[in-house]
Amino acid sequence: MKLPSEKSAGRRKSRPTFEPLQPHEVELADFFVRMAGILGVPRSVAEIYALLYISPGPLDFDHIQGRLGMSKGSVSQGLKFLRGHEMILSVKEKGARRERWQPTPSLAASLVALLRSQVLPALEQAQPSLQRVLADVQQHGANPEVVERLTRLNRWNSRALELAPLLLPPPGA
Amino acid sequence: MKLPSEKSAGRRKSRPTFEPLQPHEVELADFFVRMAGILGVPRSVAEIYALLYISPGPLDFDHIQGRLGMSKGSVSQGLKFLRGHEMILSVKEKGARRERWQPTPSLAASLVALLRSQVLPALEQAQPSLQRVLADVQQHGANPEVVERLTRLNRWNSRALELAPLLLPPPGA
DNA sequence: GCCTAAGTTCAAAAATTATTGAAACATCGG
DNA sequence: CCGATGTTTCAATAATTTTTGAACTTAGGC
Repeated sequence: MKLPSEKSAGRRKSRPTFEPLQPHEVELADFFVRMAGILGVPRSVAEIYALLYISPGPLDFDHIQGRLGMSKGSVSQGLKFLRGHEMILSVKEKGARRERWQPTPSLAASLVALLRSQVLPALEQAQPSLQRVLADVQQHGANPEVVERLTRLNRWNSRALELAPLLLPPPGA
Repeated sequence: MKLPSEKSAGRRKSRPTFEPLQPHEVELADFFVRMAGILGVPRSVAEIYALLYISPGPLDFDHIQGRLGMSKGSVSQGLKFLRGHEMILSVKEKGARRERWQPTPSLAASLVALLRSQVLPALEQAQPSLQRVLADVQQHGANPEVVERLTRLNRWNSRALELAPLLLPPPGA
């Protein structure tokens, strides 16, 4: 299970080398990358998540960087993103300096959090805007069909905003 | 209602000029652009849809190009995309040369079609891949936690595939 | 069949988004 | 506090995606 490339073993302090991804790990990563793409999540983030997902235990910063062969910056930002969306959590062992990461128990919940963070702000921001547009159009005595469309759009938006907290409970509920 | 910039009116064949978007039209376009962004739909496509959405009647190619100030190529591709996802339909008047476009009656249905076209292929493609990964991991006698995760992921994927045709009926059902 | 208006294609340019890596910052054990 | 390890930041670069426009194709009227 050890790579032979680690010559003259005993040297301390030398930067350890990491195995490149195994075929099945790559395949899983591809899956996550694809899915993430739909939501506009960058490849590097999906790769990190996939790696944690298929790893038997929590991984630290250097392992992630090493196995994926990506830059420190990307790993840092990726972890930040995943943390921010509550998709991973850290397991800091007592007396250990570094944090080690693993996926949150429920992928479903993670996805919900992700969606929430993308859609909700857009809906909120839209509300006043849509109302202004509708008012404007009504004032200009525009085509009834258009007024009807915009009215429906407004209703939708409001409805979605009301429903959101039920379907997508805010972090901590 | 007529712009004054159209000097010495009677000249035939001269390319007509179009009014730039009104503020409320811009505001609606921004809304659609934002929402489209979440699904990875390009700005130009969202702008075209917004314009059709807020216009009192169907618009032809040149009007779209003129009012949005975008290239022929973009208009053509944008309309192709919207057509492909059944988000607009054409109203060709008898004896008229050009097609004129308007939004499909139900925006909801349009969005469903859009989602469908993005998510379904990914799920389908994923199926065998996920199964391979699971098998691989089981064979290598990996951590039970990981096996469990992958099993759940597989179940999810299958479930989603079964449910998809119900929630998102294929075009023409 | 030809000619012209209408629309499409696609390679190149522009715009946007993601990644890198070096420098700055933080934190812990001593 | 110090020094070293661990992490973040961010400007520069690379990669990707979108838009443009000119050449090409298609369809309709005559």
